[in-house]
Amino acid sequence: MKKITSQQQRVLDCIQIYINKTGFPPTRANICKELGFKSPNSAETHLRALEKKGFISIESGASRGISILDNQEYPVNDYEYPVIGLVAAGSPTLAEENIERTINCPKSFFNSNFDYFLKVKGLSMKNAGIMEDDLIAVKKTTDVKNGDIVIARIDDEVTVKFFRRKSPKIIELEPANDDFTNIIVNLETDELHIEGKSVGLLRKN
Amino acid sequence: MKKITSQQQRVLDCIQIYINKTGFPPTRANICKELGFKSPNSAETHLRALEKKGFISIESGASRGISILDNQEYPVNDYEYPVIGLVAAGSPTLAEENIERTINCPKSFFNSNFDYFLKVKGLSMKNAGIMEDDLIAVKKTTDVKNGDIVIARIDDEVTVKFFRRKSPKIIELEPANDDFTNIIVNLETDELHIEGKSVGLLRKN
DNA sequence: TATTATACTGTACATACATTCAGTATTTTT
DNA sequence: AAAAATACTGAATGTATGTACAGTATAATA
Repeated sequence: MKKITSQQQRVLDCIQIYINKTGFPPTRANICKELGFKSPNSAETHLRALEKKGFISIESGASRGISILDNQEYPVNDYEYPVIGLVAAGSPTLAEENIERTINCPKSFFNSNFDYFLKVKGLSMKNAGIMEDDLIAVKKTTDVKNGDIVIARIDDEVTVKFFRRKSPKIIELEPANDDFTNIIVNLETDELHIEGKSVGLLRKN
Repeated sequence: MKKITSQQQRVLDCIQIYINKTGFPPTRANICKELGFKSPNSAETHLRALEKKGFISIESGASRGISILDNQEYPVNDYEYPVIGLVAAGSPTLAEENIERTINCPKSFFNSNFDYFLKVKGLSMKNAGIMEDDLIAVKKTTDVKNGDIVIARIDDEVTVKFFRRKSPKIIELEPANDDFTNIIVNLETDELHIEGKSVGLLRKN
């Protein structure tokens, strides 16, 4: 997939919005009106560029014969993601007994793939905007950087905290709430498991 | 919704299949070819019957201007929701120039239906876990209760705040951040527009 | 029994629309 | 520095398409 220009993105968005609104694709004239072009050929050339780059297909001769192609960057395949309650003790396993329910969600919903939703208990990450009962989209990985919000387990205790590596052997798990204190982990004496990191958040009012 | 005849059902199915296959609705001639009719008027009369019964809408004069209306038979699970930037001034309209992009999301993703995502600017609702650049799922409604997180507009200023009715004529818009003060609105002197309320939140790390 | 809805064929026509050609100008890539 | 891509205006044209009109026939409804 070649890169799209900002004007081409506008045209692509315009097509999608038009389809959402009306149920069928726009004509060249419709696009011109929406985007302020004065010649139908302005739309035409953009459409041909989008076609050449693989974003749309155009059926020759057909009125409104535009269809937006599902491209690899933005697959909209849905998937049932499990929601796991953050229990005070124990690893947040995907074992059936820990799954409260599932949520249907496009696979590429967040910027990164993820594996499950974790239901937050407590307010230790309040200042990072993570509230009780929020659902954190967790990607299972141990590849975490300083500042990442990680799901960490020490012994059997699972918490959500900021990750800070202070030295090769010292990790600090930092809450986002003044009522809580940093957890300092010495990797030589304590066992730290990084279950994954947060790639997004979902809240239902 | 009146009852559909078997032939009308065939035509309706044909339209849906055609859209699934091509991305845009069929012409009268397309329908005839698919179903073996020999006159475009066969399709035309069926379309008019389907329109009269509320199964489809037809845009007059537009090629392929058929759209299947939402009904029990054809639930659409996913939908492209627009993301609107919260601009300091002006109503968060769904006008094209305000739509930053769209997000594909199941219609029943939050507990209530919603209309668009609003991208949050500022930290006035920080203590409610709403951070800069979070996406609030907004349901367009004026039916709001005390304690609801509302999208309110005073003159041209749009804000997200808690809604509190202090008296029949006095509304307080309460931030969730000590650095901000309550906005007191006297409905007799000030104009307050409730654009909608928050029914959920989405954050991408 | 009269009327309306359904279910077609067939012809005709105005126009909605895709598409090409001719230009101009700016930016990006080679 | 040349070539290609981008980003438009403007005019022209053939045809794709909606839609009206004229029929025929059967089933459903009032």
